[in-house]
Amino acid sequence: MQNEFDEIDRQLLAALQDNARLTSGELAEMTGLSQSPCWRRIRRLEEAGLIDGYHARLSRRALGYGVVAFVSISIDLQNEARSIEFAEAVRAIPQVVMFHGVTGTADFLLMVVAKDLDAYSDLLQHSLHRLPGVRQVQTSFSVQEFKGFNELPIP
Amino acid sequence: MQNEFDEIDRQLLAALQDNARLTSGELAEMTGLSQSPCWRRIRRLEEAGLIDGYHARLSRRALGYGVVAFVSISIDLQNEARSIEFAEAVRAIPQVVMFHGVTGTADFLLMVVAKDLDAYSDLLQHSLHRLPGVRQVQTSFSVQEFKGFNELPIP
DNA sequence: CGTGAAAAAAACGCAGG
DNA sequence: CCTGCGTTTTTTTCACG
Repeated sequence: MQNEFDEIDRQLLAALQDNARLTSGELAEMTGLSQSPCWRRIRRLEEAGLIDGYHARLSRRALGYGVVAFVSISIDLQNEARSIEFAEAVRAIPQVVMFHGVTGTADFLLMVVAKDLDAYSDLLQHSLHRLPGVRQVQTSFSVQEFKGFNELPIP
Repeated sequence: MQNEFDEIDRQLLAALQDNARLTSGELAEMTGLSQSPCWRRIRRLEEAGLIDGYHARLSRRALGYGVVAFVSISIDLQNEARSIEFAEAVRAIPQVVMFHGVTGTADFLLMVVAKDLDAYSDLLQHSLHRLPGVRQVQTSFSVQEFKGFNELPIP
């Protein structure tokens, strides 16, 4: 199960990651192939699981989320069942847009969106601080977004 | 310039965020509208900037990135020009997939992907530690991804 | 790989409620 | 603002060499 794709596949992946509305024809022109094999390659990339799906990217600001916070959480990890309970509780919070278990001083790192600081404060008090087993919560607000998480580099 | 969208717009946004390949017809059926106004609404949402674009989501694992790291960086921020220089240098690193200036103990938070720990180690030594003005670099590896950053909640 | 062609959908316009 | 209808143009999808 090695990575087995060539330069053209790379071009296709990069182009589609940037704009999924490109047609097979446009992609064919970009890559120098003709339309049919180009379409077949895309099919292959989809079936191989390299392309996970096509999604509209929504604008955080246009949706009214003015606040992005990174939240480090430490818990009392007594047993695995409690950990799973914690993870499920966090995952169920819609404002938590990213959620990883991490090494280091904290146990989990969350990325959270909120309309404003008041909304974030509510979320903190009513959801995050009430999570089962939580010991410490530390918030870091984003003050400047230099790079969103929009794309992966093509190897 | 308030958020001015109704329940149907919310449905459309949620559906397209989940799957951008849905046709106007399918979306019309889902929302109970007919095809024409449905299509018009989508156009409006695009023009209003709520929909930022359509993008293929690539699979990190299928691309061969086994490592995700969160990197906190503190710098000696002597003047603004130096800060901008730093930011540009970081932004130019393809493996840095997310990059925010943050409040708290560190100045910046990065999310980085790498093939494996060796690749991450190289990146750290050859890129991150060599950044202009960097004072401290702290890495937290992701050991479990409970939620990627795949979608925003619809308000 | 390529050319070509049928079937589907997008991208609208328009009349009328 | 919606519906329903129709039209033109693109795009998808696939048979075949």
